[in-house]
Amino acid sequence: MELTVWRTFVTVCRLGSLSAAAAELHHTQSAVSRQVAGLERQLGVPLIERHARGVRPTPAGEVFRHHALATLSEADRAVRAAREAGDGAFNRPLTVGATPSLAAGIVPEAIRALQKETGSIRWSLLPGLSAQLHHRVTTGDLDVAVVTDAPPGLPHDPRVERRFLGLDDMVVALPVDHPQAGRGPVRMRTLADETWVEDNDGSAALLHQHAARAGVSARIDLTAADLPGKLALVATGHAIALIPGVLTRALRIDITTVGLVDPPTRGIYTITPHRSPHPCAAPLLDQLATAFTSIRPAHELVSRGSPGSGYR
Amino acid sequence: MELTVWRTFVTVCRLGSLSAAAAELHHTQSAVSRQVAGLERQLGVPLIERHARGVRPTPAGEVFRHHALATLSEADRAVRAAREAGDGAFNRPLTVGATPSLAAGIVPEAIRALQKETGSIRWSLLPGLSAQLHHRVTTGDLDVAVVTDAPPGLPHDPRVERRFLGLDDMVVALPVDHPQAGRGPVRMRTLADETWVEDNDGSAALLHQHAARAGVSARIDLTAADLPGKLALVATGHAIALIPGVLTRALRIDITTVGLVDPPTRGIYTITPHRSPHPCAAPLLDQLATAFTSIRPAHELVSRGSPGSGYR
DNA sequence: GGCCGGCCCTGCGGAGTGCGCATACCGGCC
DNA sequence: GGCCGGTATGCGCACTCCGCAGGGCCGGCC
Repeated sequence: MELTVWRTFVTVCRLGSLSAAAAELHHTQSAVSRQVAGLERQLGVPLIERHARGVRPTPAGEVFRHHALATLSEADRAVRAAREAGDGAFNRPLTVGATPSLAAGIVPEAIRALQKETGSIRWSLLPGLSAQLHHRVTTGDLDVAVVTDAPPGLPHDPRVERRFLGLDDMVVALPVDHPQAGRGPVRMRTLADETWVEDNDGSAALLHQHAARAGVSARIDLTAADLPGKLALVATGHAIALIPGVLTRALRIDITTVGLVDPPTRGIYTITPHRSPHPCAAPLLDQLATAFTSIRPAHELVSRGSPGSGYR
Repeated sequence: MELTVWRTFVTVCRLGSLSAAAAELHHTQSAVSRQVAGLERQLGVPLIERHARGVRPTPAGEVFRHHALATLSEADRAVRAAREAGDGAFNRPLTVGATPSLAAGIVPEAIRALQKETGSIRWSLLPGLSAQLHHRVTTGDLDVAVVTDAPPGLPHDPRVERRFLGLDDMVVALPVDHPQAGRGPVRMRTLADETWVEDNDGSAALLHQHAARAGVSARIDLTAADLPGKLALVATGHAIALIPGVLTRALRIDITTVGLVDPPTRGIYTITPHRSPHPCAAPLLDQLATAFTSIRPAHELVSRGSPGSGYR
């Protein structure tokens, strides 16, 4: 009686594997296995044959899959029709702006959680720097902006509503074969001899400030054009970099991170118009808040493969 | 994304009232209210107008209702088709036998719970005495029998499987205006002067035995043909009766019950063929077990309106 | 033929949620 | 204006669902 379970079953049939379906649906294999088993128990009929190299639908499974597809498409139509009949607000895509690190880290996860509870909605994500994003909220271009108070900080503007999500610890990105990789939190002076790379003035200022407090100076010998370029230089061993902790779970496979003792932090904020025109804006803010708090514990971890990532 | 919620909404629209829908669906008004509210939140669109004398669907609600009906019927078809494609076992109705008291008490509730998890299945309920029901299980007439060990007790028969559900305390049925109505557990000697009514030899034996243990004798001056007749005599004040506790929640409005100090008990058992041919037999046994254990606490109560009955 | 690796199942513990209950609120009706 | 039917909501509980970790099974490869 749960349509998400039916959708899971259809995906399993399409891919011929519980694990593959789990990966596509961003669940664990365990959850998919139990969902299908529960469906079979409800129906009282085996739906798939378990094989050593995957699964294959039984005849009954094939029949059910056919009807399930029809049901799901009808359900989608119902949701769509109700929203169109309500008012036009849903037909416009939800436009979300975020800084590059947040756009790679928590925002997609929050949108996914939002879609899980509202069903499929259209949306677009615009990367940008905090100041630009703030401006675009005032002009109405953006429904929601997710920004940081990294230098030069956020302006105070009564025309928009600002909500504090939490503090994000900065971490150090290293190539996986770096001597410090896999260690616990390190001190800034341990990294005194390293070459650093930065991609914008705000980040550079933050790094210099933090190094100065630790009594050392950070040599920024390289400058990258953007975040991906910065990470490319880290991955290839040319330098190390200070990056936001929210990025930890969305890094390249050839990069790892270590925490810092007494790390610098950035405040994460959402910015919205006072009376948000889009009905999904408020729910998205909630999802961002929970997504952020659920990410926090990952900062305690030293390396990749953080908990909660499941089979993703 | 939960089809049961959609079904709730459709029912609400049909009846024009949350409370009425709750009663029909055997839920509380609270649950229905929250289900509809959650649906509106998911869709981002108000579906009903709350009115002082019920609710009425909004235009969007009307549209959604239309599509929801289509989806639900398609989902029903999916379930039905899968079961037919499996094997013929589901097409045969599940035949359940039970003694009159159990047929009125826990069996319908267990079937309802079963249907809640398996969807609509066909079934039939045959009342009978324990010995008859036992025989019909051996002949294959019944898929499941729910019986008691009241005198003369259950035969030991290796051809069938017997499962113990629990002990059921007997209680005393009284007309609502009886002096003892609403009191706490009473002693048998308090009722020594009463006139009792019984409807079969087993019950009469149990009553006489229990009265004797308490040092009094019970006058059975009336005999009824069956359970409804027995209760009719109680309701009209002609006599009082010893009845199974499981009946407490299914009594006539003009009858109440009081517990007994150190009451006589009956064991409740299920009897099934060893290899039950019907796929719903095993789940039904589980439902009966949970239904019975959830009923038990009600025995502690003195009068009607037991907890857990909700708006039913 | 024996080892290995991928795939699926299941017991355990924790987090989230849906529900029942009791109560507050709200709008007609007499 | 008081009463009453009907709906919304805070609180606490129980249940479910999921992620994790360990185990079993089968096919393929050496």
